Amino acid sequence: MVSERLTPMSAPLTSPVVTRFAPSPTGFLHIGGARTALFNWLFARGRGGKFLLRIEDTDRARSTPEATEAILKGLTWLGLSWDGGAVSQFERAPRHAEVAYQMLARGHAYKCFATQDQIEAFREAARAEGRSTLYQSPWRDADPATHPDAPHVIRLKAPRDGETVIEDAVQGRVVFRNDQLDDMVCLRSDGTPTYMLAVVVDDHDMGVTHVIRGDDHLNNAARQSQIYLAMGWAVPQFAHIPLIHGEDGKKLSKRHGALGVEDYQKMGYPAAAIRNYLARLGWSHGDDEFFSDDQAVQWFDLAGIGRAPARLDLKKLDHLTALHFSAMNDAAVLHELEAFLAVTGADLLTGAQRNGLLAAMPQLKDKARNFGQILERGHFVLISRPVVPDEKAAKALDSVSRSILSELTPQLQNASWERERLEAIVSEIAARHGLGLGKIAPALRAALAGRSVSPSVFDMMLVLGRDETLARLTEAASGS
RNA sequence: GGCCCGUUCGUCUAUCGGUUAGGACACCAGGUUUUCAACCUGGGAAGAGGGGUUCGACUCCCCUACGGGCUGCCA
Repeated sequence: MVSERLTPMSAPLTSPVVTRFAPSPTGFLHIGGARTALFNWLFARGRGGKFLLRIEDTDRARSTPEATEAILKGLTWLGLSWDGGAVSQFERAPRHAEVAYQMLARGHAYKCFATQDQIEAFREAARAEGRSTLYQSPWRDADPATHPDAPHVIRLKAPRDGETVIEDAVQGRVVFRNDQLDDMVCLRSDGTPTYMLAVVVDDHDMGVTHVIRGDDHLNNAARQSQIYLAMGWAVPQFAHIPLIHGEDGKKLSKRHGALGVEDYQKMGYPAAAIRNYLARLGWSHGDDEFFSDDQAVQWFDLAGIGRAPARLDLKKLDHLTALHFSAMNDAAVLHELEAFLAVTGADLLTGAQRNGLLAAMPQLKDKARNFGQILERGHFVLISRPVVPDEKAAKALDSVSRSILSELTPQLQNASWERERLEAIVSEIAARHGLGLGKIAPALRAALAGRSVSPSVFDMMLVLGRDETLARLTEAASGS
């Protein structure tokens, strides 16, 4: 079993790896599609290969330029850089037709003049009789001399006996009986290519060596391999990966809420955490859970991909996010935070706010689960005087607390501005009143941040600096 | 209906015939604490069911159940 999965197929070891991501532009970049793209990217990058992008826009009715734009944006945000430009499948239609006619000329395909109504009638009858509904065209072996001058499609003349075997890097050896596969349409009656033909031609022309895609294509792989065979082309190594399911175990759908990668960006997740999470979803490298891009690229392999669909678990993403914030340097976090503000339509930062956030970043990003949380914690550097306490904070600023604050101010006036000293001074004042730190911290917090939740009061003092700290404390003490 | 794929703690997974079935997230309890959080310690938690094969099966084979996919002149 294992050896089967590891056996490379037709592509010689010397040929450079070429993978591709081939979404159809009918909507945003789905989180499942993002993972497929990631796997292809990791595989290529780890082997010095190329990762190509092809937009499967042959369905003119459903394809939109907006969707293409959204997909490119999504991939870019995720950091999945592709080699060369994005190829439009639609623009390659003439080449697809050319291949269809080549197969026709070689006797591997035939013209079928059956109308949609006739095909439907065939299927209904088959269903009624309990026979296979796969369409069997009467034109398969018709003498060209009998061909009418009428609209027709070009169908693949697929073998009816024997088996088609797919050696899949994930699914193992999968066998299909040829009588279960029909003569699929390659060229529609309007002369445009179908997806089945187009993928094969494009993958071949683009030199794709490894086709890593969702396992909803596993059955298609059998059909497609017949085209490779008909054309005498090398069949690429297939790797059909299980689709991701929602937290309820059902197939991902709109009702699960946010699904586009852009939505995850808006939820405040950094791209690095998404990459790590998505890579670990359905793929494993022993017990490694948290890893860098470099490690992922180095470790990723097809054999480590599981065969069962995995469910999305945002809690785990939250956890990984915290770890990635710790691993990222402060400037990088700030940079991505600003991108977050931009996509969420929030106000951009002033220079002072940016400096303040950067100074406070070690505390802000520590164990944070998203950018929104960092912003929440950083509230104290984003505001300017006068600090307006919210309801809870206001309660902490009663008259007793205010008098303690005013007692504190002169002590801080000349203290050396370092954490230990500040702690000592505040503790001493607290002790003088027979209180613990826990009794006066809320007031300090309210004075400095205007809130009941914030980073440590001492961290805030250090970031704010002596002047600003004293100004805020004085204001709060005077009750203004 | 036919064909194909899947099924280890709640979740993601490790395990390549011999393990007290491990880890992570989540959860629960206790501790710690200037808030939220974090942190420390401990805990509960799994091989879908049934047949084989084997000295020995989570691992291999078959059946059943359940889930998913395909069965388009969609991709």
